[in-house]
Order: sequence, then structure tokens, then C-alpha cells
Amino acid sequence: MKTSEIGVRDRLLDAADRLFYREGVRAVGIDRVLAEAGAAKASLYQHFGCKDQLVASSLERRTGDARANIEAYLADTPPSQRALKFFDWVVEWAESKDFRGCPLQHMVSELTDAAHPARAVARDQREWFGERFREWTMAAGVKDPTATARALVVLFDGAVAGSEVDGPQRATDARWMATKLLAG
Amino acid sequence: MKTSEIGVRDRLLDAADRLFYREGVRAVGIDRVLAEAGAAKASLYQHFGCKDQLVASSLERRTGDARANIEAYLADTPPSQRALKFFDWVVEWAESKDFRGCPLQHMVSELTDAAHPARAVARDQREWFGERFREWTMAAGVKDPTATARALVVLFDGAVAGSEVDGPQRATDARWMATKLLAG
DNA sequence: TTGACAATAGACCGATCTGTCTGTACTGTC
DNA sequence: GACAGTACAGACAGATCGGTCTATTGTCAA
Repeated sequence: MKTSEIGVRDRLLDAADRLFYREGVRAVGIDRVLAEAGAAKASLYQHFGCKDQLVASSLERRTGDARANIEAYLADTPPSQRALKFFDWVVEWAESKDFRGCPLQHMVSELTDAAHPARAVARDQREWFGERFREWTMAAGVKDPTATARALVVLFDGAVAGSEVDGPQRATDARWMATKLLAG
Repeated sequence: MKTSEIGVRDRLLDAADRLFYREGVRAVGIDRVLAEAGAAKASLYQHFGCKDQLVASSLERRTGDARANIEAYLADTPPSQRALKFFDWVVEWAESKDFRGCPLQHMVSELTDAAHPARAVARDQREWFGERFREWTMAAGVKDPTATARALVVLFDGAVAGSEVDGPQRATDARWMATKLLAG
């Protein structure tokens, strides 16, 4: 591999993540990923061993990117305002051109085997979200931070799932409710 | 067919709905449905023409059953209390043994083709939900029934999606928020 | 120059998928 | 008893799936 170019492993993760998110894990075959990545089959199995591991690895990279993305988005916002500001991020995401719902939800929906490696990645990300919400509601100084944080998780899930089905209006509805919840 | 038994069409819908909901549309092949229904392949294609139509028909029957189920559940509740009572139904659903998230969400997630016949069924059901929520919030006499109804949709979606991933606690969290919203 | 290594290209395997087809058995009606 | 209609049973076709394999190319270091 020429060091000036993107390595084949990253090209595979890029292509896999894009296709799996857009069309679903089961709807996209290995060959599609290889064509999109411009990679050889042997490279895929050399780096990932099997399709399931490629799925897990691509999801892992996506969740890692999402965390960094969210933290950067909130960096300039005072901690007490971050819970609310987060819903601005959700609205922007839901309104973005390629938005198609929550990749974690899709994985859990499609990969019914609880032992699938991607499930562990999803669990990690959900825990991370739970911790962030607790952190943000604590900083917001609300009366019952734990219950409020849990309610915000519901609003977040509802915003993303609803926007996938009905359009991004659901995300702004969720933000409206988050505003009420954090104010009262 | 002997009239005293269940017709093959209904057996196919039963088996299809059960398997598709449990494992996903793409994960379950025609042969699995036939075996579960005890039906012949020719019967399936005689009644439904193709798999996609079987998917749509089984979803349609499920949504019809769900409407009847919900209306029966709320029949004894005064209209002003129905919005809140509905979330009791959601909690019971999320806590039921075979709960595995929202079949509409799964369909939209798995069937990315917007022209898929099951998509129209999903749209119908979503509209029905929207109308019921408006009806219930109007009857509840809240200040802003339209915005409240939309917020309740978000809570409903969040309850179901969240419960699929994290367990039924999410549904009780949503009910808690609905109580706050409808009281204030 | 040679050899190790990483990557490409693509044939190949067995399994599974949707859908079509032929043939057979049962039931109710004329 | 002949017939139409419905359902079962399962072979078969063509495509695609995940995964293995061999052969080849290009790069870098010794």
C-alpha cells in the first residue's frame, strides 16, 4: 500500500458503513462492499475475518466518530446548556440529507442474535449516551436529574426513530419537549 | 379446505407475521414461512403473488389487530384520560414476553425502497396514530393540543424504540413524561 | 537482485434465496 | 361418476450469498 493513499482497511470500513447504513446489513452483500471500496475479497477476510466482524468494526468506527462529533459540537456550550444544545445537534442530524434513522436501532433490529459482535458495540454506545445525559442534566441543575436524564433518552430515541419514518419534524417536536422539561 | 379449520391464507399470515416480527423480513425465507404455516408454496403464490405482498398483507393485518386492541383497551376509559391510559398499554406491550420493538419501524428500516407495498401500510398506521393522539389531547383539554399530540408521538416512538434496545424501563420513563406533559 | 509482504483479480464451492413448474390428493357440485 | 377448485409435495431454475482458494502484481528492505 502506498502511504499517501487511504489504506484498504479504512476504505472497507468507509464503504461498509455507508452501504450498511443506507440499505441495511442484510441487504448489502460482501461484493457490493468490495466494489464500493475498490478492494479485493482477500483483503476483507484478511483484515476482518468474516462479514459479522466487518459489520461490528464499521459500527464501532461510526459510534466513535459520533462521540467526537457530539463533543466537538458541545465544546463551546456551557455545561448547564448542553442537554438542550444536544437536541440542536439531533435536529441538524435529522435534517441532513443522508439521515436514515439510528444505526444502532437498525443493528439491533436486523441482528437478532444477542451474541452478534455489533451488539456489544451498540450496548457501549447506549451506555455512553446514558452517562452523557446524566452529566448534562446534573450540570443543568434540574430537580430530578436522574429521571430527567432518562426522559431525555426517550426523547432522543423518539426524535430519531420518528424522523426516520415521518421526517425531521419529529426532531423539532422532541426539542420542544426537551425545552419544556429542562425549564420546569 | 375444511371450513372447520383455519384457511391456508390465514395460516400463512399468522406464520409470516410471527416470523417476520421475531427475526426480520430479510432474515426469514419463504420456506420457513411455509414450514411454520404447514402450507404449500403454490398456495402462497396463489394468494399473495410474491413475498413482498405477503409482507405487506401480514403487516396490514397486524396493524388492524393493533388498532382494535388499543381501542378495546381504552373503551372503558373516559376520553379525557385516554392519552395517559394509552401509555399504560405501551408499558404492557413493552413488558410482554415477545416484545421486540415496533414492526413499522422495522419495516421502514429494512425495506428501504419507498415504493414497497408495506410502506403504504406503515404510512396509514402512522396517520391513524397521529389522529388518535390529536383526538385524545383535544379531549384532555390541554393548552396546546396539537403540539402536545406531536410530543406524545415522540414519546411513544421513544418508548418503543428504547424498550427494544434497553428494556421496558424506557416505556415507564415515557409514561412518566407523558404524565408531566398532560398535567402541566 | 532477491525475497517477504500486502494487495488485487477472480474462479470456485456449497448453501440459500425467490419464484415456477409438474403432479397428486381431497372436497363439494352437478 | 365426471368435473372444477383448492391445497399439498417437492423438483427445478437462476441468482446471490458468505467464504476459500490460487495466481498475479507492486512495493520496500536486505
